[in-house]
Amino acid sequence: MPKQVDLAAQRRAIAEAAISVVGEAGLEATRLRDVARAAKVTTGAVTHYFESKDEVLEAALAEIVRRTLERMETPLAANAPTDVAGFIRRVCAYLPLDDAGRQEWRVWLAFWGRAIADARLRAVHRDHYANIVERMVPTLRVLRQGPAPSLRTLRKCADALCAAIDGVGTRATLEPELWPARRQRETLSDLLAPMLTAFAAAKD
Amino acid sequence: MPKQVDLAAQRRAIAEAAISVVGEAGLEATRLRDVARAAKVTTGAVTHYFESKDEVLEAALAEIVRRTLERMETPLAANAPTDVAGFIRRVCAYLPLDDAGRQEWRVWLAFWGRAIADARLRAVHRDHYANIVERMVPTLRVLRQGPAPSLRTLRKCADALCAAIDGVGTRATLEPELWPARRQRETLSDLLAPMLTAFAAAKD
Amino acid sequence: MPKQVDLAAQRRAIAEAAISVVGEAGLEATRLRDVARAAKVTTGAVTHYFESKDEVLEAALAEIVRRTLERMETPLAANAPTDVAGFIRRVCAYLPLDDAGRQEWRVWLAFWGRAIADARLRAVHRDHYANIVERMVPTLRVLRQGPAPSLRTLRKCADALCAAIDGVGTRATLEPELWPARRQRETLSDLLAPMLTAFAAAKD
Amino acid sequence: MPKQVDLAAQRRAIAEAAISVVGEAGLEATRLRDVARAAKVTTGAVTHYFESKDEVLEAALAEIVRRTLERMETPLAANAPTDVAGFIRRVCAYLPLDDAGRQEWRVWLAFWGRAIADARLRAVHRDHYANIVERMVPTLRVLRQGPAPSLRTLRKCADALCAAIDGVGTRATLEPELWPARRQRETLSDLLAPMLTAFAAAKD
DNA sequence: TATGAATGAGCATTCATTCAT
DNA sequence: AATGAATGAATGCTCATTCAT
Repeated sequence: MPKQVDLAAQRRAIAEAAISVVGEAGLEATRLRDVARAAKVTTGAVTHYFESKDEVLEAALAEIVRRTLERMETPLAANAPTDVAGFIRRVCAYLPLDDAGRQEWRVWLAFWGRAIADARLRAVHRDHYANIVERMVPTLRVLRQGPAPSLRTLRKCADALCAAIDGVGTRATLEPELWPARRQRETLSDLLAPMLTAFAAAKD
Repeated sequence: MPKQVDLAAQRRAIAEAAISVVGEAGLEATRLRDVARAAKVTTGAVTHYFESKDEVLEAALAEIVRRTLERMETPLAANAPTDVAGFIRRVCAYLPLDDAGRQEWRVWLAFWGRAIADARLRAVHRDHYANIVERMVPTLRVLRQGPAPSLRTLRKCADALCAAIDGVGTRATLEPELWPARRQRETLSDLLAPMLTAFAAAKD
Repeated sequence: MPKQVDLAAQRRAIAEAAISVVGEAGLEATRLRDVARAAKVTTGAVTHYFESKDEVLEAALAEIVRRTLERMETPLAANAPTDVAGFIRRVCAYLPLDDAGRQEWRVWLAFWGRAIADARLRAVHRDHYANIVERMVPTLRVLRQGPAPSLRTLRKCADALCAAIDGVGTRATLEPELWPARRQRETLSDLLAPMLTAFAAAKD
Repeated sequence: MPKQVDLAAQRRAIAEAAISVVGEAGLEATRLRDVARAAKVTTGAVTHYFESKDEVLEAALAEIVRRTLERMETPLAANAPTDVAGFIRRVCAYLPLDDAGRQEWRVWLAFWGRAIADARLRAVHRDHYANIVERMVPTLRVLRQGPAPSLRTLRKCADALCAAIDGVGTRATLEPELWPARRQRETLSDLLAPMLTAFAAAKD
C-alpha cells in the first residue's frame, strides 16, 4: 500500500508556502520553484496537488481569507464590547501591527493588484467583503445603545469600518517603517471614534 | 532645443500608454510590446527612451502621481470651503467615480502590489503621501473655525483623510459594479463627516 | 502456476488498453496514465508489468499484429477460393471497413510514423510483412489454374497485394468520412482484379 | 532602418529544417531546438516566425506537399506518355527511390501517424489527395485510346493509382534495405500494368 | 503484489534586451 | 533617431520513472 497522505493538508502547506513567498518577493516574482522550495517539496509535487500556478495562487488567497476570518473570531464574536473605545481596540486586530500581520497585508495588496485584471480573484474579494460585513453587523448592533438600527444602516456602518481599516492598513503596509502599531491605532481611532460614537448614540 | 521637448513628450506619451495598458491588463500582463503598440511606436523606440522596463513603469507611476496631484488642485487649492460638507464634496474628486478615475485607481492598486517588494516604488509612494498630506494641511487649517491647530494635529487629520479615501477607493476599484459614485460618496461622507465636524469645532 | 497466466493476461489487457488509447489520441498523446486508466489499473501496475513505456507500446504493436493475423485466418486459410472475385472479396477483410478496423488501422499508421526512427519497430514491421507474404503464398498458388508458379512469382504477387491493401487502407484511414466500405472495396477490386486475373491465367 | 529580411524565405528555411529533423528523428523526437539548430538560428527566431511548434510542423507538411507536387510536374504534365509502360515509368518518380525521396516519405509517414488524431493535418492530407487526383485525370485521359472516359471513371482510376503508389512507398520506406529502386519499380509495375492496360483499351 | 505520491529532467514558450541597419 | 529581427535566459508544465509503504 502506498503512503497515505493528507491531500488537503499538503495543499494547505503549499498554499502557506506560497503566501510566504508572495509576502517576501511579491506576486510577479513568485516562481513555482520557490513555492516548492519553501514547502520543502519539488516542483513536480506542487503540480501534483494543483492544476496550475493560478490555482496555487488562488489557494494562497483563500488561505489568507481564512486566516483573516480566523483572526476576526476573537475580537468580534466573543463578548462584543458595548463601548466605542473597546470596539475600536478590537478592530485594530486587523491592522498590520506585527510581522505576521504585515506579511499578510503584503499578500493582500499583491492580490489586489492582480485582481484588477482577474475576474476570478475579484469574485474572491467580493465574497470576502460580503462575508466580513455580515460578521460585523451583529457586533455593531450591540454597540448601539438605543433601538436596533436597520440592516441597511448597519451595513453602511460596516462598509465605512472596512474602508477605514483598509485605508490605514494599506498605508502602513506601504510605509512599514513610518507606521508603527501606535500610529496605526491612533489614526484608525481618529477616524472611527467620531463616527462610531455618533452611531452608538443615534436614534436612526 | 526642439529635440529635448520631443524627448520629454515622447517619454510622457509612452508613460501614458503604459498606464493605459496596466489599467487594462494588470501589471504582470503588461508587455513592453503592448506599451509600444499603445503608444503607436515600435519596441525599439521604447527602449530608446527608457533604459529598461522598470524605468517605463516608474515613469507610468510618476505620471499617475502627477495626474492625482493635478486633480487635487481644483478641489483643494482654489477657494477652500470652510464647511465640512463642502470639503467632503471636493475630496470625493479623488474617488474612482468615473471611467477615468477607475482606470487610474486600477493602476494605483497594481503598483501597490508591486511596491511591497520594490523599495524604489515604495519610496515613490512615501513621497507621494507626504506630498498629499502637506497639500491637505492648509486646507484643513481653513476648516477649523477656532484657533489654528498644531501642525501635528493637522497632519494626523490628513492621515485619517487619506486612509478614508484609500479605503473607499480600494473597495470601489475591486467591486466597480457594486460601488457607483453615489455609494462611494455616501460611505466617504459617513466616515469623514463626524471626524471633520469634530475637528472643525475642536479647540485642540 | 496460476500467477503466470495472470501475468500474461494482465500484460495483454494493458496492451489492449494501449491500442485503444493510441487509436483515439495518437501515439504522441498517449500517456502511460491514460493507458493505465483504460486498463483499469494504476500507473504503478503498468510499470510493474512492463519495464518501460516503449515496452508497453511494443506490446501494443505485437497485439495489433496478432489481431491482423487472426483476422487473416478466416478469409485466406479456410477453403481458399479459386476464383479472383471471391479471393478479392476475402482480402477486403483487411481494410478498415468498420469501426474496429478503422481503430486498428489508425494504430498501424501511428506505429509507421514512429518506426521511421525506431529500428526495433521497423524490425517488427519487417517480420510482419514477411509473415503475411508467406501466408498469402499458398492461397495464391490455389488461384493459379495452370501449373504452380515459382515461389518468387508468388511472393512478388503477394507484395503487390500487400501494397494495394496498404494503399487503400491508408487513404481510407486518413479520410474515413470519404471512404465508406463500398468505395474501399471498389478501389481495391479495380486495382487487384486485372492483376490477379492475369496471374491466374498466366503460364509464368 | 533595420535589417530587411525575407519573411517568407525564413519561414520556408525553417520549414525545410523541420523536414530534415523529422525525417531523421521522427515527429515525436523533433524538438524546436533541433529545428532551430538545423536552420542555423536560435529557438527564439523560430518562435519569431511561427506562433507555435504545431505551426512549424504544419509548415513542414505544407512544404512536403509542395515538393511532391513540384516533382509531379515533370513526369505528368510535360508531354504525357500515351503508352502504359511509359506512364508507369514516370509514375515511379513518386516512390522513395533515392535518399531524398526516402527522406520525404519518412516525413509523410510521420505526419500520417499524427494526422489520425489531428483534424487539421487530416484536412491537409485530404486536400492534397484531391489535388493529386485532379492532376492525374488529364494524364489518364490521354492514356485512353478510345473515346474519353467519364470523369468518375478517371477519378476511380486515379484513386487506384494513388493507392498503389502509397502502398509500395510505405513498404519501401519501412524496409528501405529490402526495397531498392528496382524492386519498387517492379512491384508498382506488376500492380499497375494490368489495370492500366485494361483501362487504356476499355470502351467504358 | 500493488499502490500512487513524489521526483526531476526536458520541453515549448515568453519576453526584455540587444544591435545591425 | 528609429527600426524590428534576433537573442537566450527563465518559467510553467508534462510525464516517465522511482520507491516507500
